[in-house]
Amino acid sequence: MSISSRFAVGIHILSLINVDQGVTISSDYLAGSVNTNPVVIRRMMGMLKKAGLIEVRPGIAGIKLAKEPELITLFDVYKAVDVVQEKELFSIHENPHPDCTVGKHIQSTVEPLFIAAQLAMEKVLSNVTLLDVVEDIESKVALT
Amino acid sequence: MSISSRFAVGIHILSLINVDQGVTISSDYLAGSVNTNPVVIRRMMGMLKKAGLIEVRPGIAGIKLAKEPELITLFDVYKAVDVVQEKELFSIHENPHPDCTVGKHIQSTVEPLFIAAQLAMEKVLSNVTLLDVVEDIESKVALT
DNA sequence: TTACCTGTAACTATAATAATTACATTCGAT
DNA sequence: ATCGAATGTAATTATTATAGTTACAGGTAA
Repeated sequence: MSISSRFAVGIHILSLINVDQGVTISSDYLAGSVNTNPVVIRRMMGMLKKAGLIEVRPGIAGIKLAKEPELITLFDVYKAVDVVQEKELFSIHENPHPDCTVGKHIQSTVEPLFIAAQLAMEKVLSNVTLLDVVEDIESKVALT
Repeated sequence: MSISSRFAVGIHILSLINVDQGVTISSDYLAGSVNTNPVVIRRMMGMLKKAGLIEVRPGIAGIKLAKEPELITLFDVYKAVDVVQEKELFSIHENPHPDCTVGKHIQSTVEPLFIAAQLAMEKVLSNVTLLDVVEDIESKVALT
């Protein structure tokens, strides 16, 4: 299992908006860069818009960031594109046998451990901003 | 998306082996406690055996831990049941457009960030042992 | 030999992802 | 006011992973 590539695509979209400033960015343009169908991009634009990360308007080409890139973390993107639900990175089998010592308690024992692991992962994401990503990309461009 | 419940079931199986000592544990018995099909359990027993966590022999009922419970971490179980591949908790869209600044560099920029997040999650799992889980379950039993 | 166990192949149902087609809606330019 | 181009979104399909199930081969002890 892997977390949906929507997350990476979301980061791609936001980075491109920031890097390609001055260019009018449409869903078709983004689809070309990401190499997918424009509808996939538009669906994601809807999610990023709903999360308050971008500004888009029907009928008008041109997407803009709704915040400065240093104020957008990868965790914001991760939540926006809905790849992992809160407390549900790990799943626990339902209906273990309640007459069994282990079956009765396994869920409540394991759940906080799973949540702690998920939070540790999410904390790393929240410590990286879109600006960090964009700067890394631009540093690679400068080398060539 | 969620990580397969195989992980939670694996923890359940190992905990039960440790808690229900003295009882002869078969795949049917485990299936009853987990509330699933015995074949699902046997498949998992194969994985846990292959990872060196349990000892099972064909034809003989009775599963044993291959190590002391304080030497088995949740990370060991996680690797054994093969729920997430190394470096692949997150997936990245393939074939972004190479003529585009962002498309050309997004993968190499994002990958180390994703790996760092995954490692942080896995580190939490490696700091919890089967003994911790078993003691937590037994402390709950003692309260009733 | 019998009964019971593990080991495993094969098939099915379900759910999530991603891609795609089709079309309604919105807006600016002419 | 209309046309063209964009976004917004419903519906369909292909692919993949999970989980459950049936069936049966092979091992072991009584």
